[in-house]
Formats: sequence, structure tokens, C-alpha cells
Amino acid sequence: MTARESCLADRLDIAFGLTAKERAVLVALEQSPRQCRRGHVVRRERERSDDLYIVRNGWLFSSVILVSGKRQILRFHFPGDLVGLGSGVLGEAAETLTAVTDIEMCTLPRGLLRTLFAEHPRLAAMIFSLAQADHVAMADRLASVGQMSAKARVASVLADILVRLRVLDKSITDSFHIGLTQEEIGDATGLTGVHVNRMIRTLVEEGVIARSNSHVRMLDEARLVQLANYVDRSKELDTSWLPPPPRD
Amino acid sequence: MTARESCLADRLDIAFGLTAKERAVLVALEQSPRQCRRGHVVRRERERSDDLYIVRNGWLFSSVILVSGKRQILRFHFPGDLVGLGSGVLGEAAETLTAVTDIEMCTLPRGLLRTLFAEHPRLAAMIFSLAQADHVAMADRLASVGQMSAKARVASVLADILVRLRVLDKSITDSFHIGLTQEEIGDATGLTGVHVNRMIRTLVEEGVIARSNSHVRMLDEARLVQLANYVDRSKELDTSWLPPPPRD
DNA sequence: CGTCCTCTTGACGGCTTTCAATAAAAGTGG
DNA sequence: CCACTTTTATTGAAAGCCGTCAAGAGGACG
Repeated sequence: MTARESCLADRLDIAFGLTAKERAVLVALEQSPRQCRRGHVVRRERERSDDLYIVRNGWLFSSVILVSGKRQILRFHFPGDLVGLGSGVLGEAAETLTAVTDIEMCTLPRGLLRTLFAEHPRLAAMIFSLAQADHVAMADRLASVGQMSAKARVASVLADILVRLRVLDKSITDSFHIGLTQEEIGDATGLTGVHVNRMIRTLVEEGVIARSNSHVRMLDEARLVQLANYVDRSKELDTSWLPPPPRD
Repeated sequence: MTARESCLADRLDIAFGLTAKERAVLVALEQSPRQCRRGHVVRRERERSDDLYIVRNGWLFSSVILVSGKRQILRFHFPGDLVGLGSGVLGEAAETLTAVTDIEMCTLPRGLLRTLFAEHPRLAAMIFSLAQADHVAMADRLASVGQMSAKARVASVLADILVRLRVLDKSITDSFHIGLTQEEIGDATGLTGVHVNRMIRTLVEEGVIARSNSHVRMLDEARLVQLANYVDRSKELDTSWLPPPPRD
């Protein structure tokens, strides 16, 4: 049993399976977790930074700000998610990272990618896979924002959050605490906060969801998924192309 | 001088610089180019396929179709672009690839990624970098579709195409042949073809662009870029983290 | 207990879509 | 090379979805 742990190792182990040796490599590299309060900006775009993070606890989102001052939320990140990869290969951060809840994140050292690519090809390939899965998720979101009605876009965000939380926490079935403001949902869907409010109310009136306090409950998940044109891709990862694990 | 060539080697050489040995590896792997006619669907989403392609000549675009029948164009791909990576790590293709012009593409073998990760870490890292650059580009597009006006979105697509073509072909300064229909521009921007037409006409009336036949000319590129809130990221690739090239 | 943030709701306006009809262009077959 | 068909571009009118503005209510927090 290892004294230290690694968020990244846990994540990769679940998705792909790790050997003890691979796990040891990651444990050795990972730095101690860092805490942030709800609303805190972990990193701002255009900052010089090639750090990588793994979410250990809580939610955050990545976003970009336009010159008009409008904000586009690109993606929500949950425990186990690898964050900041896109900025890691550019000179400066492309995305702002903001904590939705109190969070705990593990920072990965600057040289992580170099080390993995040079010495641990199978681990590098896993990270590549996760990055490509994110790419596909972003494509789904673009299609949602570009082609769907306001109601469908809101439904799509809710469905995505529910499905992704459920993968992480088996005890979640049909409801979750949503720490987002309606304004933030608007920034993710390309709508105003006011209109998000109306769409949520419509979904409640139609019996698709229910709310109490800050909890959202799915009453008719089939209809929600249909409304949102939602595709769950969480089970589609193809691991057959990965290089074989090293022989001890 | 090599008898055979490799589109991928050319691309990586321009972006990162290749050793002769690295080039030889890629030349050995690359298959002979394949031709497609304008409008031809190279690959359809949900098809079982983990092929990778490099564009040698012409344009294509990747897109997804929603159940409503609407289509979201995700990205245009120009010569040298690596296409299909996102689908390569999933069991099935996530995106449809459609030729905008007559095109010539090089197919890369199924095992390419595995070979590169296992045996040529620096090449794998380069491909990872390109993939992440695409990720950032997709984020920019999402912000455009989610937050900007119709005119700005159209301007943004035109600016993106111009800038990217100019990197590939130094002879291009302010005009290019646009093989896209206004409907296709609409599918990329989340607008209807009719409204794209109106926005293009507005841009012409304002003296920002001019058209003749299927050619678009930028009359006031500064204003176009400003309208589009366009950020040229083509020079932002950070190559310092790449593993060192192998010693011969 | 007061302040700030978020949610809620209504009225109004405008941007974009939809529908429709024509013209122009491109592709096809003779 | 010309007639015919299909696709694309263009334009107007009307409708609708969503944004803007505004005001009040409810909660969290100090």
C-alpha cells in the first residue's frame, strides 16, 4: 500500500488500468493538492503558465472572455478531470479556470508531459486519449450551442452534468446539487441568465425536472436526453491502440 | 533526397523541425494518397474507423448531424492538417468528413499512433501538440458561436480561413477562392444560409470585403479582425517541452 | 439587520428565422 | 455547344425566439 497517492493515477487506473510501476511513477511526480474557494479564479487566460491540474474534489469550469466582455464557458470539470492541457502546449494559458465549488486540485509539474512521452509511452498515450475525448465533448457542445433551441441547450447542460457526475459517484441516480448560477449556465449555453431562468421553469412545468434549494432532480430522464439530443460517450473509449505496458 | 514523401513529415517539419531519421520513419509509414471529388463524404460519423488522414491538397470540413437533421460544421481542414484524431481514440468516428473542393488525402495506418508513442516519443509529442492547438481553435469557435452577433460570426469564419490559408501559401495576401456555399458557412456559424447572405452583403456594403465570382477579397482586414474578435494563434506553439530528438 | 447576489417575472424590442419567389450559376445530357 | 435540370444566391415580408430593461422578492452572509 502506497503512503502517497495520485489523483492522476486514480483517474487513469479507472479508465485504462495501471500497473503498480506506472502508478509509482505518477505518485512520485504529483505535488501536494491545492485548495481554492468557490468563485476563486485558479488561473486567468493569457497568464504565462504551462501547469497541468487534476481535479480532486469539487467542480470548476474553463472559460474565455471576449473583448465585448462576454464570457463563454467551455467546459465543466469534475473530480478526476485533467485540466489545462490545451494551454500546456501554448506559451500562455488559453482558458481561465474558475472554481464553482470549493475545490481541491493537484498540480502536476511542468515537465510531466516531457517525462511521460520520453519514458512512459503508455501513460502518455492515456493522456492523449483523455485529451481526445475532451475534444469530442467540445464538438458536442459546439453542435448544441450552434444548432439547438434554448430549451434544448439548457437540457443538454443538465444532462451532461448528471451523466458525468454519475460516473464518478455511483450513489447519484437522478439528482445533484448544482452550484452554478443561472447566469453561468447562460454563459455555457450562449443564452442570457434571464432566458435560462425561463427555460428551467419550462422544464419544471413540463415535468422533466424538479428543483428544491439548489438541487436538480431529473423526473423524466429519457425525455431530457431526447430534448438535449444527448449522446453519452463515456463508454466509447477505445484502448486497443495503446502501447503495451512495460515489462518489469 | 528521398524518393517517397510524407505529408505528415512536411507538416511536422514546418511546425517543429524534424531530423532526417524522424522523416524517414514517417515516410515509411505513410500510404499512398487518395483522391476525392468536391462534395464527396470521405467518412461518415458512426462508421467504424480509426484511420487518420493528412490533407495534401484542397479543403474539407468535419461536421456532426443532430437528430433534428441540422448540421454543425466543426472545423475546416487545409493542406497539412491532421484529421480524424478525435475519432481515432474512440471506437467509432465522431465526425463526418466532407470534401469542400477536390482533395487529395494521405491515409495513415491504424497502428501509427501506437508506433509513434512506443518508439518515437518526440513525434508523438508533436502530434499531441497539434491536437491541442486544434482544441484551442475549437474553443475559439465555440466562443464565437455562443457569444457573438451574426455579422461577427461570419467575419470570424472568413478571417480564420484567410489567416490559415496564408500560412500555407505565402502568395495569398488578401483574397482567396471560397468553395463554400452560404449554407455551409451557416452550418459553421450556427446561422441560416439566408442570414449569412445578408451578413455578407452587409460586410460588402461596409467596405470590409469584396466579392467577384467565388473569390473573397479583404478590403479592410484590420476591421474584419476587430469585428470578428479574431485571435491568430498560429505563432503560439510552445515546443520547449518536447522530448529531445533521438541520438543517431 | 442591512447589503449584495441571485432568482423571478413582465413588457418591449430586435435580431434571426421562416416562408416564398425569382434570378443566377453550375452541372448534365444530348 | 446548347437545352434542361439542379443547386445556389438574392431579396422581401412576416413571425418568433431570445435579449434587454426594469423592478421586486428571496437568501446568503457579514
